[in-house]
Amino acid sequence: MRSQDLEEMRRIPFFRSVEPGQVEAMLRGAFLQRFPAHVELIHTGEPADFLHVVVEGTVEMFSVHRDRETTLGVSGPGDSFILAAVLFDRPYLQSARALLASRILMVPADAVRQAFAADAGFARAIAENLALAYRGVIKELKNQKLRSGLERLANWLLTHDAENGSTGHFDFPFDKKVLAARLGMAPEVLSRSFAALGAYHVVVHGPSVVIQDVAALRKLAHPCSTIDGTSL
Amino acid sequence: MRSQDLEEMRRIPFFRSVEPGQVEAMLRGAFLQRFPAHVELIHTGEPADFLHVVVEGTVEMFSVHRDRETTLGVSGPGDSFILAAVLFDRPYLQSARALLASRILMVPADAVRQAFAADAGFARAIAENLALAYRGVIKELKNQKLRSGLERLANWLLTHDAENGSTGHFDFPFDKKVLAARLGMAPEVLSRSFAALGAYHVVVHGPSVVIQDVAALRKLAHPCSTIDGTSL
DNA sequence: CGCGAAGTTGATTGCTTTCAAAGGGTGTGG
DNA sequence: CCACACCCTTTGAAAGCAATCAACTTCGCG
Repeated sequence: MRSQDLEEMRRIPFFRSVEPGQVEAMLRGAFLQRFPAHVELIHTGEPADFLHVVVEGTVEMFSVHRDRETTLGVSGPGDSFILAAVLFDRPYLQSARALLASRILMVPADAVRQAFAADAGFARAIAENLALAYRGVIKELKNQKLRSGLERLANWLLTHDAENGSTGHFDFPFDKKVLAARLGMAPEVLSRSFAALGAYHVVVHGPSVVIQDVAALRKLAHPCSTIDGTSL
Repeated sequence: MRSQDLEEMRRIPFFRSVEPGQVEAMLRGAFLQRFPAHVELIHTGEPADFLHVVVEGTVEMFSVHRDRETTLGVSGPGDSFILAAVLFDRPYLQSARALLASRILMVPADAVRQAFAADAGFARAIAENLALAYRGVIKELKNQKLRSGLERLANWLLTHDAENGSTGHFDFPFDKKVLAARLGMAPEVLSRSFAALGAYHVVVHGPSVVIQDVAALRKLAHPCSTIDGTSL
C-alpha cells in the first residue's frame, strides 16, 4: 500500500480511537483493492479471512437460499462489514457485491483479532460498531415485518430526501431494480408502488423523484424513530 | 440483594470474564426481580436505564407499530437483552414481556457503562455478546425473508428437537399462539401449517409433537447452517 | 356445569409474486 | 449513422401465500 493511501486509511472513523501502533500493524498486512461494479466480494459460508471497509463506492450485502435472494443492507464509505464474523472467526452469514466500482480496504482477520486483544480502545470501538450494527438490523427487521411494501417505499423516500438536504427532489443512487431488492419486493411491485404514490403527489420520471407534498407522504409512511432514525 | 443471590449472579456467563471487583460494583446497585407472566418489562422508545439479564424464565422481545405487533426474539436463562441500547444510552428499540414467571437481574446502565470503560475484559465480553446477537438477528432476517411460513415452522421443529436430544418428540415450551408470533405468522396459519405437516409424518396432539420421519421433514425444511445454526 | 381462552376450520380478502409481453434507453458493431 | 441487441422498466393477467373475519370445537378450571 502506498504511503499516501496509508494516510487516507488512518482517517477512517473506524480507526479513530485506536492506538497508532495498532493501526500500523493492521494496515501493514492490509490491501486496498479496487473492484468493478457487480463483482462479488465475499460469499456466504466462507471463512472470514479479511475485515472489509468501504473506502469509496457502494456495496450490497445479500444472501441466497435455494432459489431465492434477498438484500440485507447497503454499505457506503466508512462502513465496515462482516466485522462480527471476522472477530470470532466464524463463517460469513452474508455475501457482498459491489454496486458501483469501489475501493475496499481489506484487513487480515488475524490482525484485527490481535488488535482487539491488545488494544482496549479498539475493543470498545468495535463494541460500539457492533452495537450500532445490531440496532440497524433490528430496525431493518421491524421495517420488514411491521410495514407493507408501499410503506417501506414511502419511508425510504422520506429518509433519503432528508439525508440529501430535504429538497424534495433527488435522483436514485442506484437502479430501481436494486432499490426493489433493498426494500424487499419484486421490481414489478416497486413499479406499481411508484404508480400508487402518484395519489400522494410523488412524481417519478426515470431516475428522478419529486416529492411535491411531504406532509401527504408522511401521513402514508408514518415514520418512526425506532425504525427509521439513523441517529438513534 | 441477598448474598446467596450474589453468588448465583456471579456465575452468569455474562460476567465470567469480568474482574471480580467490577462484578461487585455492578451487582451493588442491581436488583433481582421477579415478574409474573405477561408483564411488560421494558417498552419501546424508553430510555435504557437497566441492563436486563434473564436468570430464570422466558422473555419475549417484540415491537408494535401502528396496529401491528411482531415478535423479534425470545430470551432464556443466561441471555441478556437490550445490551446495545444500554451501552450507548439510546432508547430501546424493542419491548419485552415475560412469557413465564421470570427472575430478571437488572443492572443500572451507569454501572454497565462504567465497567465497560474500566475493564477491558468486560468490554471484550460485551463485544462478543454483541457480535453473537448481531449474527442472530441477521439469521432471523434471512429466515424471515428467504423462507415461507411452512419452511420456518419445519426448521423450528427440527432445531427444537435437536436442542432437546433429537428424540423426535417433545412438548411445546410455550403456547402455539406465541410460537405463531415467533415464526411471524397468524395463529390460524400455524394451525393450518401443522395440518399440512401431516403429509410429512409430523403428528401434533395438543402440546405434544412427534416427528415420525426426520428425513422427510428435513427435505421440506432445507436447514442451513447460515440461518439455523445456533453454534455458528 | 358453564365460562373463557386457546385452537381449529372455513370463507374471503388483499398483498405480493410470478409469468408474460411490450416499451424505452443505451451501447456496440456493421 | 443506423440497426440491432440487451437490459431495465413498465403494464397486464394469473396464481399463491398469508391475514382477516367468523363460527365452531376443545380443554382447563372455577
